[in-house]
Amino acid sequence: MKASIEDVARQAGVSTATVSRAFSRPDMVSAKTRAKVMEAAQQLDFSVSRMAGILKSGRSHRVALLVGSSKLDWFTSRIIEGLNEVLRSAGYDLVIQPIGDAGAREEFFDELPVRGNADAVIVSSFAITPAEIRRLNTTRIPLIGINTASQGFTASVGIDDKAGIRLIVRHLTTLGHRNLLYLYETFDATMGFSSHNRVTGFLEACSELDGVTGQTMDMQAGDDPVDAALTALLARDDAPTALCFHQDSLAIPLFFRLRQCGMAIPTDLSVTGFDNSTFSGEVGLTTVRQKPYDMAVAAARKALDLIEGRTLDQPHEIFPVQLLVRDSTAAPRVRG
Amino acid sequence: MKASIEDVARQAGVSTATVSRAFSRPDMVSAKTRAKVMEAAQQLDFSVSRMAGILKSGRSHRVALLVGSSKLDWFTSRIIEGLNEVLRSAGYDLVIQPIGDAGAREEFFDELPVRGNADAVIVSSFAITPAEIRRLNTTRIPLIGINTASQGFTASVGIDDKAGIRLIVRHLTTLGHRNLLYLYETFDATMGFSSHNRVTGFLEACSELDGVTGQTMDMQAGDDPVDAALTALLARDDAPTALCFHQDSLAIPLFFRLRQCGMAIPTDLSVTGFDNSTFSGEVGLTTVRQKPYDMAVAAARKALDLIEGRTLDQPHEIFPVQLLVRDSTAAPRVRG
DNA sequence: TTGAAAGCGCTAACAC
DNA sequence: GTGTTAGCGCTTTCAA
Repeated sequence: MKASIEDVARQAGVSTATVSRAFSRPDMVSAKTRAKVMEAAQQLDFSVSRMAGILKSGRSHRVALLVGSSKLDWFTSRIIEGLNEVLRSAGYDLVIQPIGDAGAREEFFDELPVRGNADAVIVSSFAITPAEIRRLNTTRIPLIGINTASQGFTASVGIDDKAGIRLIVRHLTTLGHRNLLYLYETFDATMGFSSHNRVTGFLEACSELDGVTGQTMDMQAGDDPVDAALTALLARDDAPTALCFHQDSLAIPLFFRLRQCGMAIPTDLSVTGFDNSTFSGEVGLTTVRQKPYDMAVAAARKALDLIEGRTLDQPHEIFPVQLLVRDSTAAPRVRG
Repeated sequence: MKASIEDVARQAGVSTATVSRAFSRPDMVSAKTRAKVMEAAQQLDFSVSRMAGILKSGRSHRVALLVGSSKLDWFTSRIIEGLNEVLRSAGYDLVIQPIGDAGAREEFFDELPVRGNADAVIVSSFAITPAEIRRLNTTRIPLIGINTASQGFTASVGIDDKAGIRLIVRHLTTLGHRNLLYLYETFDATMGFSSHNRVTGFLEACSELDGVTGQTMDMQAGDDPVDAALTALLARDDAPTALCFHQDSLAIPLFFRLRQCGMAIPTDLSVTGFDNSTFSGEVGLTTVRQKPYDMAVAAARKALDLIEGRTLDQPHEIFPVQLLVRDSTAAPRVRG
């Protein structure tokens, strides 16, 4: 049986309050008493239980992270790293709640297991409806968004997707490309599509430029991006000379398999990604860098501030993106 | 202010005990009463706080996952997915505790924040000393290992690293390779090296075969694996004809950059990995598949059984591995 | 089937 | 600087 604070108090010949203080505010206890307490604690193999304090303080010391899928992709893994880093050292648990399908989603918002059971809710990369936000807000719990397009968050961090994709478009058109194709995976309709701004941003950036044609093509989740790309490329007479992928992970397989199809990057085709995720540097993929880890650290800090009742001087923060030009983009081949 | 169980009791005209039962054991309350309670709860926007019950039950409903690094790699991400899936639906929180460096490690084992604050501890992929295990065992908390070489766990799941790497060695030697090089990243010495069996297994498998030379080379974490591989390849006169990487992620960059160096896979060089992680299929890397998600699911189930006092019929479980032959291996070129 | 009341292990206000 | 004591919000005997 685990020793309780009373056992330690008895053993050390002090009161439970003193034991409690010896642990939580050491400087409020004389050095001598503290030593006695610590020794008794050691002997009894005692350590304070977080649960009791939590009950007392009315705080759960938990922060819920809502993610759109139970698969932890590159982005989500970085988010978890950043959040965990900050929250753990502040004594909070990070609890990952995948809201996979419409069912899980409804259940979550219905039961709202959050009420009194989490001190803050962080939503990463999925769109959430106004009704859901309102529901969440009834709990008076800080709601922080990470790369979410929606409104209504207490605080948020994110990148400017439109600005990011515009960098890509301008880079390509500066190289001489006039016919660009944007490829993205469609999502479960009920999940929302938080980075949809990237798609519309692409079209806007293209239309800003004279003589530039930008088209978009969606593929089903799970579709092979290489096959999708080839289909798009070979279907039309005015084939695009550059392919812009919604994220790096979609573009990378192209580097292996395009050669089989008699095409070389960037000679025959320029390719771009978005994220700067794993292996992007190694393959030489031109992309836009975003730093989810940094965003998560900022999000966690905001969450802590909000939980502790401090007001934020900058609740909504936009993180910079940077164009990373590498070997996958070049001037288009002159038409034969 | 959040409504308490008393508010609901008052509103519904019943006792707090009845409200509690209406939620935790609905069948112990008459349908009529239950309906009244639920309606009151709805009106007051009440839901039970897990914290109070937790305090009462003496269980924290938390499971700690100890990982060796704060970076979530492919393996660890899959582990988290599997654990979270099972634990969450059983009402447990998964708490990720990176034990990054020696300092964090010592602090952890010294303070053992686990005591009374987690119902089980799961250790993933890092070696843990007998002394640390003993320390952990003083807490009487189930200790579950995932791919840990150490002894002393209450339960464990893992693969047979030696059998896995032997598959690779036999595949290559069957193709005709006689000179193999094994490349791995060295780890912080204090971190242990849980998959060290892979290295020794490689050497053993080679020595079992006549005329086969197996060498190993370690690289510093952070070193470019391509540069390391080239160095090894160009340094010796009897250059190896096959490179075996400790994990896929180390091998993949080779596929992009080796061509620059005038070498083709598998014509000039056979390459193998281990894991079957992201992009391994796309690049055509011959590898050994392991399924961390499945192992995590099993580990979580064992943890729950142990927490709930059930005995395991198979505490230590070895998961199968499978050789995946793809395009990165072929017969060695005949020496010119 | 329901209610009264005793805790779970600690913290913090208050008294000394 | 230290002790006393009343809760935190539930669950769970025990009685009715």
